[in-house]
Amino acid sequence: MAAARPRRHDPERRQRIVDAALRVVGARGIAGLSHRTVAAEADVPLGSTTYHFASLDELLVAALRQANEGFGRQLRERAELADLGGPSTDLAPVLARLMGEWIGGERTGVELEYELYLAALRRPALRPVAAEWTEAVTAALARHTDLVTARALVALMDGICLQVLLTDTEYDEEYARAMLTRLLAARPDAPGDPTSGVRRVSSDSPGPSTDT
Amino acid sequence: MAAARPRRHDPERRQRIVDAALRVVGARGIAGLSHRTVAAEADVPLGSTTYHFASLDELLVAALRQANEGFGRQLRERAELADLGGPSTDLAPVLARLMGEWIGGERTGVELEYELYLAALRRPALRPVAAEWTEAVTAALARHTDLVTARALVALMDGICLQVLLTDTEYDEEYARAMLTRLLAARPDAPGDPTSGVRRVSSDSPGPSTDT
Amino acid sequence: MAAARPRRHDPERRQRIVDAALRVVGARGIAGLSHRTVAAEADVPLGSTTYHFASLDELLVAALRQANEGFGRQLRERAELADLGGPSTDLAPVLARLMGEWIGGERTGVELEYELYLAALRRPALRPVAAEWTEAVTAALARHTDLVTARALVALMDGICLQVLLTDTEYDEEYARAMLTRLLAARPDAPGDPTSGVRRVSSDSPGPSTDT
Amino acid sequence: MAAARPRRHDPERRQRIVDAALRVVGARGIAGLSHRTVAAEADVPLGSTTYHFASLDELLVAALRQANEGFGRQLRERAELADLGGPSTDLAPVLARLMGEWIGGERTGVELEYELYLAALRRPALRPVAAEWTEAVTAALARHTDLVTARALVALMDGICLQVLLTDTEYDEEYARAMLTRLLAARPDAPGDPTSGVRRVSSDSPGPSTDT
DNA sequence: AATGAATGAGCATTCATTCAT
DNA sequence: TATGAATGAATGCTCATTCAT
Repeated sequence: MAAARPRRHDPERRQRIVDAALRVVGARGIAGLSHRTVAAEADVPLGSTTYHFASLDELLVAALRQANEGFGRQLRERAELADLGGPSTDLAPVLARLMGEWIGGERTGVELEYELYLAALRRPALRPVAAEWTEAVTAALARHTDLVTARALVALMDGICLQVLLTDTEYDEEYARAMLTRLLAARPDAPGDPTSGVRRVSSDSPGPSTDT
Repeated sequence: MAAARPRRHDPERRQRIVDAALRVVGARGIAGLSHRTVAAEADVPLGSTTYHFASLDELLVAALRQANEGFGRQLRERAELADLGGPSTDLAPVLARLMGEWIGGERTGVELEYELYLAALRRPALRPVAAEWTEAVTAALARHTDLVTARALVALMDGICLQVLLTDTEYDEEYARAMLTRLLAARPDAPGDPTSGVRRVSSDSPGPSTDT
Repeated sequence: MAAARPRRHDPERRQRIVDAALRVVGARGIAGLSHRTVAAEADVPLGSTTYHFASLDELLVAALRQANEGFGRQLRERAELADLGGPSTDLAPVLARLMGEWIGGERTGVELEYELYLAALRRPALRPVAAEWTEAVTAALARHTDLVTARALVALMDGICLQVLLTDTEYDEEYARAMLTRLLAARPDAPGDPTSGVRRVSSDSPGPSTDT
Repeated sequence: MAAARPRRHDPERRQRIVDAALRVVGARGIAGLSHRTVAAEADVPLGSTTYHFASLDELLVAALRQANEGFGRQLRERAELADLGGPSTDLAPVLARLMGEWIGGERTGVELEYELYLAALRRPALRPVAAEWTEAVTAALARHTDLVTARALVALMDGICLQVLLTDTEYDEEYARAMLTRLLAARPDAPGDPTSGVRRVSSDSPGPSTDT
């Protein structure tokens, strides 16, 4: 039993620790992440975790960065695969579907990614990574619409997912699609755009004029 | 049960503990909340906290419920004060301004409310309270538009706030106003609406039912 | 073995911990003092030490205070026993002898008391206790001479002891007696004082004000 | 042995480590000194510190030796500069002033030198160095008085400094001068000296021999 | 000769919980 | 009913040391 751990040179040690950390957070939440739990999960000595990651924040940063690959990569791939040649509004159903698949998947994975992401609220160390993720996703979407709209799409998607996750309600893909569509359809440069006043409106002028 | 008859000798004891809990979470995060820290902050005996709140989750529920009064009440009051008689699109600048004031306020208070809200992700006990809050805000907004749109407005606002808080970026009121406007302007009953597929709903059901 | 520790109510617990702390410091130095070592030495659960003394500093304060009784009480008793009716210079041999006995005793005890005392250099929490000790000893000596001289006697004794302890040299009682005598004999108000020139020697100001 | 041939590729490496050790002890005390902290402070690899100084004691010896240069050199220079041709009592104000300047300087530096010096209490390895320092200072002072008196002057100065440092009281230069004066004025060769029993010694032996 | 990697022991401290009033 | 005392487990983290280059 004790004899089974003579491995000194283990170049993948660091990676295994990050993987273990993700499993631990997935199963028990960030609150359940400790040097000890991750060491046990990774089957490495306790000292090994503190050696590779001087603080838990450091480990969380690595974990979040790795988790970002999940949804982010999916989204980018999907958005690209869609190969949208037509009007950008076509993006909405793709995104709504993607959200549905993601949220409908294993609850554990979804919670894990969101929990890591939201942890940036209280841990400044995670904010750059959270920003990276947002930027990456936004940039991916911006290929099919403008940057401002892309950012709003991401915000809306975040908000919709949170509503589902925080209030124990069902994800409604049709509703999501419709709302994403509104953000896309009403772009200033969209033909027949009802919110073309956006640019005109500054500080205190009346709300963006909508045509009737 | 223990919590069911809290005000016996010191009727304010329970309330003082909740207040202290909010201060503790505000200052040190949920991770910093313990029977001990809250007892010290409330200046009550340690045993008193375990007596009134058998578990920390119970205390968190009470705290979240109380915190909800903050932004929620502000939003409802503001929305009502606006006394919008005209087109519902006028709602956007009001909300954008309100968000700006809220987010521009004390970071501590903002973090506190969001942290409690987001904690529902991992604590099922908090979800009903989180749902209450969402429902209340949505209902308030629904007085000026339809329920589906209201729900999306809340989602978008959540998403925008999170982007600001998680990525350490500045809040852009103009951007927020414009995006909220898009959601409002493109309602199904707005003429020329490209998303006319979504009908106005008035039901109270969690997920807005949509037809195709 | 494990069954041998069912004692919940132990009113002397606190005192036993302090005693154990003194033994630990005596044997292994302050550097060897930890909640664990003291718990083991006192044969109490680890949590018991942190419960009674929230920090190690707190424990050190209690230990130093208790250690002060040692030499301090001896000195006061001895000084009183001497029942000096004659000129205060008689104090010198008494003190020199006392130092000799103290320093010639168990090295462990001597080191312990000095180490705790000197620890005040870096631990502000100990300074009030160190000051208490100095004041007490000074006051005891002041009964046989003036306050200023008493303070100097203490300082000289400290310095002589340190020389012995830090440089591994023998204590020379005769030398100590002679030097203490000089401090006593040369008091401004001592008859035939050869240092009545104190004032004369100093460049500008009169000697330190001494109470009489 | 490892330390015996330190300057091979990086001849300043060893010196840099000692300098860093002094900074570390100054800032965090001896308790804060470790191979890691000093390596970080010196900006050298961890292994380098263990290579050049096999044990922390070894490093402390080097640090103490270097620190000794501080006050010791100052004192010697000052005492020499004074170029006292007159009666030795003139030494007192010079020493009192020097103490005042030293103690009134940066607390960090003062604490550092004293802490290293006092550490000899528990670390036999440091005692020879502490003895060296005492001998050097004593010898310097002995040029202006006899050896026995010089030793007592050093002891009194140590005691006075410690009182100030350990009890958070103000240094009283006038008081120090007066007490040093007493030690000097009452020398055996001073006329009417009540302590004529102590002969002047010139030997180099550790303890001043006295007859009765 | 010199150093990065690695590890098990130990640290102060916090904690939920239990128990005896 | 309410609460101080008590405790064993767990936490993040630092460390001297060992080992394999």
